[in-house]
Amino acid sequence: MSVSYEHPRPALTVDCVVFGLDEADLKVLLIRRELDPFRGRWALPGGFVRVEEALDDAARRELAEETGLSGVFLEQLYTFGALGRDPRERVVSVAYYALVKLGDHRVKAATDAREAAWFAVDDTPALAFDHDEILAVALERLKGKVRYRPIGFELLPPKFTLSQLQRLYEAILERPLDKRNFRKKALGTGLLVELDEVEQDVAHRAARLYRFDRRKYERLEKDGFSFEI
Amino acid sequence: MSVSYEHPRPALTVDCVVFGLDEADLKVLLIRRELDPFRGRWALPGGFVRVEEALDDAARRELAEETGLSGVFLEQLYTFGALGRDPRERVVSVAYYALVKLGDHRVKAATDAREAAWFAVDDTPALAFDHDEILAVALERLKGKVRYRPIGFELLPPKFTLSQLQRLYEAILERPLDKRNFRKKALGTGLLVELDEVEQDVAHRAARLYRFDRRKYERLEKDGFSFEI
DNA sequence: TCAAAAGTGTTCTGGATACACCCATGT
DNA sequence: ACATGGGTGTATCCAGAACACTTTTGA
Repeated sequence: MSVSYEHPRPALTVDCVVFGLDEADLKVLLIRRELDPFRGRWALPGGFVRVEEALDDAARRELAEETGLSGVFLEQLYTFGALGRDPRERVVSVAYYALVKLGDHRVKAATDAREAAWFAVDDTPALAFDHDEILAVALERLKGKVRYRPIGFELLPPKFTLSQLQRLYEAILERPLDKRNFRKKALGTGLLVELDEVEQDVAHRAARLYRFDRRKYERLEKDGFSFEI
Repeated sequence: MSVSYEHPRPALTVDCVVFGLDEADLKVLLIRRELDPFRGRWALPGGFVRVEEALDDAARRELAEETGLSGVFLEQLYTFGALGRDPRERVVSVAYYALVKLGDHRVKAATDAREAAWFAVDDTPALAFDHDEILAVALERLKGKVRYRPIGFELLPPKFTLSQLQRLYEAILERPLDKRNFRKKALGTGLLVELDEVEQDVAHRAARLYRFDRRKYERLEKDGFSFEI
C-alpha cells in the first residue's frame, strides 16, 4: 500500500501523558520502546494518526493498544511540531493527557506484552524524543486545571475519603494544604456526597467515604458555575 | 514534485484567529476565500504547513502572506482534527490566536491583494470549514487568559490611557467594570509606568498615558508571580 | 494504653465589591 | 457655562490563611 502527494507532508502522531495516583504519589505511565530510534528508552505511549480517524480516537486507540487502558478521562494538551523532534523525519505530535484510576489498572499495564510501567512524575528516566518536554507541559497543565476544574476525581476510586482527596491535591500542587481549610472548601463546593460507609481495614479510626456528584457538577457547569480548590 | 508514503497521511494546516481592538470593539481579521471549497466565504487566514517548517513559523508565514501582519503576539490555541472538517480530504489544523495593535495595521490588511477585513467578533458571517468553532474556542481562551496574564497589552498601542485599558477588558470579558476598582487593581499590579504625557486632541480633560512594563513583568514571571485583573 | 489518623471552629487579614462626587479641559 | 470624560476614597463583605485540640478505632 502506497500513496503519493503533490507536496511532502509531515507525519502526524498522538502521544499520551497518562497520570495515575498511587497512594500519595502522582505517577505517569511509560512504555519501553522496542524499535529504533530510541530503542530501549522509555517513552510516552502514542503512535501514528490514521487518515480516517479523529485525533481523540487515535489517542484512545493507541492507549488501548499499548497499555490496555480504555474509558479514561482524556483531553488534548498541546501540539508539538519542532523540527528535528524525531530524528527520522518530520513528525508533528498532538499530545493528550489522561487521568486514570490507578487501582484498577496497575497490574494490567505492567504485565502487558509491551513493557509498561508507572513512574513517579518527578523521578522519570530521560525519555525518547521530546517526551520530557511534553511531560513537563502536561504537569503544568494539570497543576493549573485542577484549581478550577474538578478533574482530580478522575484519579480517585468512586468512593474516597477526604484525606485521599487532600493527598491528591497535595501531590499535584506539590505543596501541603491545611486539613481544616481543605475540608471546609471541598465540602463547601457542594459536589461531594457523604456516603453511609467508612473505609475498611485500617489500623485506626476509619474515615467516612464520599463520592463526587458528577450530575450536579454538570448542571452547575451549564449556567456559569465556579469551582475552586 | 511528488512524494509517496507507505500509508496515507492527513494534511496539516495552521489557522490563525487574529484579534484586534478598534476603539471599544474586539475585532477579528478574516479573509475571503478565492478558491473552492467555500469560495467567496470568509475564513480564518491559514494554510498548509511545510515539511521543513516549525508550526509557529508556518502560522507566522501564513499570516504575513495573507494579511501582511508580522511581529505580532502569537500563541497556539488547539488542534482541530475532526473527520470531515474539510470536504476534500482529511485535514488536521493547528489553530493559533494572535493579538495585534490594530491602529498600525488597519489599512494594510484591508488593501492587500487578497480581500481581508476586520469584523466585530460577535457579528461575523458564517465562516468556511469549522472556523466558527475555532473562533469560539479562541474567544473562550482569550477571555480566560486575560484574567491571569497581561496579554491584553498586545492589543493596545505602546502608550495608552487607563480608560482604554478598561474598555479593552470590558470588550474581552463582555461585562462592565467599575472604574475606581479597575484603576486601583491595574495600578496595583505595579506593571504600569506612568508617563509624563497625556493624550492629545480630545474635547475634554486629557488623560494620562501609561506604558506596560514588560521587563518588570518578565522578571516577576520568573519567580512565581501572580497577575490578575 | 498507645499510636494513628479523623474530625472540628474561630480569628484575622486582605482583596473584591459597591458606591458618588469633584476636577480639568475644550467648545 | 456646559458637556465630556478624568480622576479619586471609603465602608462593607467574604473568602483565604493561620492555627491546636479532642475523638475514634484497632493493635
